[in-house]
Amino acid sequence: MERHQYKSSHLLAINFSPNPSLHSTTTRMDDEMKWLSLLEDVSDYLLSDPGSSEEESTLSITCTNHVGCASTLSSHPIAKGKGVQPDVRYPNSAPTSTSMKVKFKSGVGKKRKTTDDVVRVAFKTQTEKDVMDDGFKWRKYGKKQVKNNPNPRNYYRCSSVGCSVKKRVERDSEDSSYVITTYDGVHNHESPCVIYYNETPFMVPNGWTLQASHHSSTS
DNA sequence: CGCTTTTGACCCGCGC
DNA sequence: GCGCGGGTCAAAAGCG
Repeated sequence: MERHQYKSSHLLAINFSPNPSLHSTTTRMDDEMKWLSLLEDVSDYLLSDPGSSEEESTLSITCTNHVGCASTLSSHPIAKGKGVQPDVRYPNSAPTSTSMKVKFKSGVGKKRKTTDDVVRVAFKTQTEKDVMDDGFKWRKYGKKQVKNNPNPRNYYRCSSVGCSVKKRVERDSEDSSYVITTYDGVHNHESPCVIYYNETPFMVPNGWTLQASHHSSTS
């Protein structure tokens, strides 16, 4: 099956249940991108399931035993039992008690032509930070005031040579405490952070899973 | 000096 | 055809 080709729109609500002892101000937004990698896998299951034609699906992820935080994926009838594994986590970083919604979209509605393989992932996060550090290096290439939103939209391109992934970042017009981040495409390289931890495995607590953040596409 | 950010201009698809 | 609006370009400025 072709990966990253989402025929329908899925809305997934992810809820973190962080270990209270790890809930600290050292929280990094990086964690949410790690969840995104996980969601890419989950979305495959959604597609492969006959019932995935629904406009919305709900997925609940519970972070239970971080020292860790080897998260368990549960609740979603499609994902359950599929052996989906959590992605790599950062040492000393605990997820905030937060939730985010992730919407997988096909290219429908885009003005510019894109290939069918392009995946667009958008999620809304409650954060005071204007730009979330997701482990990748981005270069800003545009800023635009868009209609129906007093907050400007910022455009970023992945700085890695040969990687054409883009992202848009804007504050929610209805609630400016939320940041809407939209990713277009899939990185064709590792996150610099993942490489870093791969090179220093002694920093990764037992039980953590190192997983590449990109997937090869087969047709 | 090289990389990033800023920002106005330009491009392009879409609706009327 | 034209105007609107979102997305991109690229030169200049900023920064480490």
